[in-house]
Amino acid sequence: MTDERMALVAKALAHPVRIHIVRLLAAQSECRGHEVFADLPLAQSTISEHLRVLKEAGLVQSHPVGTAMVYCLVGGVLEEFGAAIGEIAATVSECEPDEGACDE
Amino acid sequence: MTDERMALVAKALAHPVRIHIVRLLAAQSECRGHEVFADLPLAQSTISEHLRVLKEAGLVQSHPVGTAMVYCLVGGVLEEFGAAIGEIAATVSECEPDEGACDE
DNA sequence: ATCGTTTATCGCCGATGGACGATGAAAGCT
DNA sequence: AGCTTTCATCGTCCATCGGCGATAAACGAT
Repeated sequence: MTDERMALVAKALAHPVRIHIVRLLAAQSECRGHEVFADLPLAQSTISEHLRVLKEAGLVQSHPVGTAMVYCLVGGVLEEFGAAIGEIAATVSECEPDEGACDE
Repeated sequence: MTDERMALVAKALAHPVRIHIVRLLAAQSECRGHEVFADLPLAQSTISEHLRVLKEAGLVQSHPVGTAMVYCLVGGVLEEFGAAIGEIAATVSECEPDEGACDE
């Protein structure tokens, strides 16, 4: 996963409300839009915007059902991102103590 | 891990240059500042700012060695974040096909 | 046809982000 | 003392974000 792609996904997740939405979508297969709207004390337009950001990052997809929309996570993207993070974390070589403890 | 904390870490990672820096720091235990500066075609002040963002998010720590600085990743933070992402991903229940394929 | 429901988009605003150059501070070297 | 190296901070500029209300678009129901 390229730096740019990782940064894009991270940017999409860089807001508590969007993390909340992602958790919500992960937790339930039923993902009607108005449930998302009802779950947060924000204007409908604001949440719609957050959903748009998540869709543009490829994390969320949606399709209309009648007058409503069904949102759900795109399979694999979150896994890939988490795995990419884990990969980096796995290569960490801690600061060598002989160079001084890495305190702030 | 709270939504807020996850969003903070994600925000710190929401820039290709910072992803690059994190990879760099993960790859080598030697993490003198000027190596970071030399590795990127950006002004020194710009990179210093990126490092500050990473430090404020708790991803990076640093300590002075003589006139230089040594930067390194804070152990565990990246793992925790990756694990939190993986946790969410693990709970994903795909859109039920009976409700229509989740195409864009 | 008209209305209500649901969602997306627009325009606006204040706040934040990201880049730069310039300046400042700390430490080592001569 | 004076110079160099290394890094942080400041001020400025422009772009983007995040919030809102208002409005539009799509659709089902009456």
